[in-house]
Amino acid sequence: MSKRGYHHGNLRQALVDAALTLIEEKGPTGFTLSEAAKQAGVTPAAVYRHFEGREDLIAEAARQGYEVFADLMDYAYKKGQPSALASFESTGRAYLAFARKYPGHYVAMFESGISVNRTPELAMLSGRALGVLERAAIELSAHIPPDRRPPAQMVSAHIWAMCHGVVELFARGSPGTKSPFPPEDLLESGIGVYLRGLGLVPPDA
Amino acid sequence: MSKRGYHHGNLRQALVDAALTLIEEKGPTGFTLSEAAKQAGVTPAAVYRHFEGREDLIAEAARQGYEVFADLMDYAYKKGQPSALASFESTGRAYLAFARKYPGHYVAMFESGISVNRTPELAMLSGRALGVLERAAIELSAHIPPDRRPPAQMVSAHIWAMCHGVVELFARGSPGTKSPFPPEDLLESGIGVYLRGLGLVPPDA
DNA sequence: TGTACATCAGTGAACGCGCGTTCACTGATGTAC
DNA sequence: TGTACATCAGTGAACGCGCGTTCACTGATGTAC
Repeated sequence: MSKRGYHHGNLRQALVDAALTLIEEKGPTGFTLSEAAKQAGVTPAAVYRHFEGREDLIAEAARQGYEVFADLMDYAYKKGQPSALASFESTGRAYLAFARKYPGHYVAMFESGISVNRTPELAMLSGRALGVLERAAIELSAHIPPDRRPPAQMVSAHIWAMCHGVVELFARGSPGTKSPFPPEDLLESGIGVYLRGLGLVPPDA
Repeated sequence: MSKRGYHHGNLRQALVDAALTLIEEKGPTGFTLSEAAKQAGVTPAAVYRHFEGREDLIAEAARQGYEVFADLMDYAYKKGQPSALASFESTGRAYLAFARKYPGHYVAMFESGISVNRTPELAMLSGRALGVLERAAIELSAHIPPDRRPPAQMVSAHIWAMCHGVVELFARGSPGTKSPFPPEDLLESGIGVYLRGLGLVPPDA
């Protein structure tokens, strides 16, 4: 798979990788097809051998992200089983870990304006990933005293929001919004307090 | 303050308003100076009578946002006094209310890449707004049993993250991330569970 | 193994476009007398 | 009140730039015989 010569060898993936780096650096709208091509050592026109255009390239980057994301969430969930609580905490951690490890993918997925309904595959993958979180929330709900049990969808929305908020505000080089705490600790403790509020963790644990 | 004639009358503010609308619609990087000028009924060159350039215009939009934001947070805090709990909940609600009512400002402030350290005034206003949240968290901490008391800064970070997450994921027309719950309810209940976890709200309230 | 040929992945030039910014200018407004 | 003039907020043309996209092309690769 040499990179020299007239034919690239694996240009398609090289373009996706370049796009991911650029999206991570400059944001989704700052990303340009021409620059991605340049970074892959190729003329902008060459991109059209592999993608329909700019949007299509971003969508592929997002798709790969959803794929990894769904797998990670699945794995985290299973690792926590059979304990509903462990599964739930584990998926929350996996969310942050994904955002930290694949920031380009994360941005392509959640900030690029690419609709999840662009293709059936995208919709499926996204549904799978978030479905894991929701399933974990449902199982968790079964352990909550009914009188203080919010809808499971709400619980998963709360956790999703907290994860996303921590990522956006504290896990990225956001200007001027540094926190004295590592994002992992922030999320861990935030979810911990939340779960205690649901009556799922002993008050002094 | 007629809009007709050679002289605009209040072009500076008209440009800021146009910028806010465009930023809200197209995101911070999709926003163009030329379009803002056009929307204000004026040549792009006219912008330079009032601003140093594109960045400067965005920064002014953000500045006005921080001003309103800081005032709203202040007001919400005071409204809750002397109860620490009421103040805390009130500022959380004010955060979301601001994001909902001034989406253009919100984006200019938190997603435009404008650094809060761009000018001393920006830094001051931003510090003031977030300082309110932190002060509320500190007062709240005093009512938490010491053995389960996280640092006050952490509490305010948690709430900020949850607010921001709810705004980004559920309060905007994000594609495909609709929730069956109104964002206000989501935030209210999320903060409620969280506060219960801190031991600040009776378990069955 | 060697040659002819089809396929395919790239080139490079060109397009029209909208961008941010500059410049010399001019028309409208406000002020002094 | 009327006139002369300074100030100032706008114009409009021009700039260089990088963008996404198209097109006819060509060089490299793989296959058939």
